[in-house]
Amino acid sequence: MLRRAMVDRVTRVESRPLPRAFYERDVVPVARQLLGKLLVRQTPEGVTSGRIVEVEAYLARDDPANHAFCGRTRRNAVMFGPPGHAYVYAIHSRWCLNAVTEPEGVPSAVLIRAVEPLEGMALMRGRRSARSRRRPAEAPGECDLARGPARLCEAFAIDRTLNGWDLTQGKVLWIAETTIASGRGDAARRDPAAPGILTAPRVGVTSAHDLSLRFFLANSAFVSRPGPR
DNA sequence: CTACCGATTGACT
DNA sequence: GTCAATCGGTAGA
Repeated sequence: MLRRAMVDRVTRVESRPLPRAFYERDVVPVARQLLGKLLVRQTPEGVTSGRIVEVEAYLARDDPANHAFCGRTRRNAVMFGPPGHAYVYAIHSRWCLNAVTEPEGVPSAVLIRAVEPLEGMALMRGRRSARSRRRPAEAPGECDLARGPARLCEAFAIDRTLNGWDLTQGKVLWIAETTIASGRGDAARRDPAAPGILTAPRVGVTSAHDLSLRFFLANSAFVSRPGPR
């Protein structure tokens, strides 16, 4: 039994998807509790996964930065659907991944801004190098593989074909319970509920600067912007 | 169909 | 820190 646990720990311990009830709550606690969870992408090429280290919440009400602020459109329709689905949108020719939250009809979501790569780093590196429009001077370093919402989608092969995907199915693309996995040391074992979550204004939004809705793990080298701005 | 905008990134001062 | 490439979504003719 103990031996089994140790074997599991070496690979990927926990890949069971979070249930829909996890997402069907206020977007801010969902965002904070997504820190430390495992984002998993399964393709024919293999598995890539990483620990979520940075997120942003987009509120259903009184949040001009929310894509759904002016009502439902074809683009943001997924946000009005059931929780636990992926909302993937394009910005500046790149893709960004959100998890839809709160009950159906309440258009809120959590933007996944950065993950700490754990599995499939070679795959991520290949995708990032191949798809970079401006060819990087050198291959992206490990810290840059999935730091930033669009880089993350590039590394995980996430594009509009996954818009609306049910993240609770445990296949193709899902978010799993906290992982113990791999040799990243204490950073990989941080309890997301414990102190260590920092709060800051969201990145890149041109309105609602008074709202501090970006959450990230302190001392993580994989966060897109470690400081308040 | 065209025009405009942007929850970004990579390059540069 | 600043700047703009670049293209999907959206609104409007």
